Amino acid sequence: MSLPHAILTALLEKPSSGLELTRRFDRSIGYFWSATHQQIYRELGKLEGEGLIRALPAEQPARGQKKVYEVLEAGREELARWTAASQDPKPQRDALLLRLRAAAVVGTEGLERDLRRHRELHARQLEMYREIERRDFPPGKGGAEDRLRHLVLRAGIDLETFWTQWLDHAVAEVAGMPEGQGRQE
Amino acid sequence: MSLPHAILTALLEKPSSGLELTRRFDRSIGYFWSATHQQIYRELGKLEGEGLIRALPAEQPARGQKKVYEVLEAGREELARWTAASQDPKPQRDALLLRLRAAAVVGTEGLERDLRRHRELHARQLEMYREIERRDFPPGKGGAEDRLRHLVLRAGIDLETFWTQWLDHAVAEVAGMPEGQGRQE
DNA sequence: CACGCCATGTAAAGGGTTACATGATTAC
DNA sequence: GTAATCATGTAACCCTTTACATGGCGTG
Repeated sequence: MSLPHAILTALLEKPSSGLELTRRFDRSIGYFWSATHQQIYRELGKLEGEGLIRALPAEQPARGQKKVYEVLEAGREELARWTAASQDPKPQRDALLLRLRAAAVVGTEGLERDLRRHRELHARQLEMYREIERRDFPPGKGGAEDRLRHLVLRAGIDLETFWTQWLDHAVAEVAGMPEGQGRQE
Repeated sequence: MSLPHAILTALLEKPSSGLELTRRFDRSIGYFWSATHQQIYRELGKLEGEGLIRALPAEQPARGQKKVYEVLEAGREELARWTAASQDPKPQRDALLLRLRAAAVVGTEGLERDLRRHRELHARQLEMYREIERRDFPPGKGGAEDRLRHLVLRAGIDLETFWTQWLDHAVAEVAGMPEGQGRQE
């Protein structure tokens, strides 16, 4: 139930076309709310139909022509309402933790390689976040908007830091285990 | 694509009926892979059709009668295959981070209350994990299975610790902000 | 003019969520 | 015996994912 609000936020930050939104979802906003271009186009159509956004007037609104959207006042109000509303946290789903739990039953064979790979992926993401922090949030601070965005980025940095460290422990644990944890036939 | 493997893991740990599985998904395994009873019943039917599990013979397998499932050898092999297979991490989705990003555009009014609420929910979950740790993983350690399960629990503890701390920062940040961050009409 | 890319879309399949339905067992 | 609870299941809807389709634009 949050994709439309992610799009409204992105469009308020800067009016964009569907493909431009898709690219931005591959970067900043997508780091905590990913979406494919099919989702985005469908949702743009819905939002326009509901009168929350509108397409800026273009010369020839034909297929294959760029369409740039902006947020209408009703859209801004809906986003403010949603932001302030009470929401329960979604139950977590983490396949890697599930795999470790499964490995406790069927054995850890073949698992270490993928744990190391995940560790590197998280380390790379962490480095990317740190670069963004250096670039966009230098010590001399900005306004309230920047402080909030920096807070969100800090969450990303701390989470990736946690995962790289935890995966280090996991690799060490799994590497030190005897083969044949799984039941032998 | 992981619900069947979550169920296989749970059934290997202990053969169970659909409702017993549902209860256990509300506790241990559900902490990182939640599922409702509808999902579980549907998936049990599929797994039985694929020959990965079987219902233990009962007196009268009628509607409303308890049906206990156990994992067959093919099921154990499938779980071992899945556990060892390389898998990409799923892109994250976090509505709370998205809301903070939205608040940077439309203002933080009404947000602090829910931030505090989330902080308490995470603090409570953290306390529950710590209790489980005291109960199930006392300092004198167990075997390899227990070390893996403890590792998974540590991930939960560290993640909840992170969230409570981060939400403390977030509340402090938001509480110190002037009203009317959103555009004034 | 052919090829690759930009940009917008359609279709189908699958998984998750919510609401509802139904038989069996237990407690009063 | 009837109400609550246990236990299993159906159905509809929504969201996400994946694959494919279509038209326009720029370049050699």
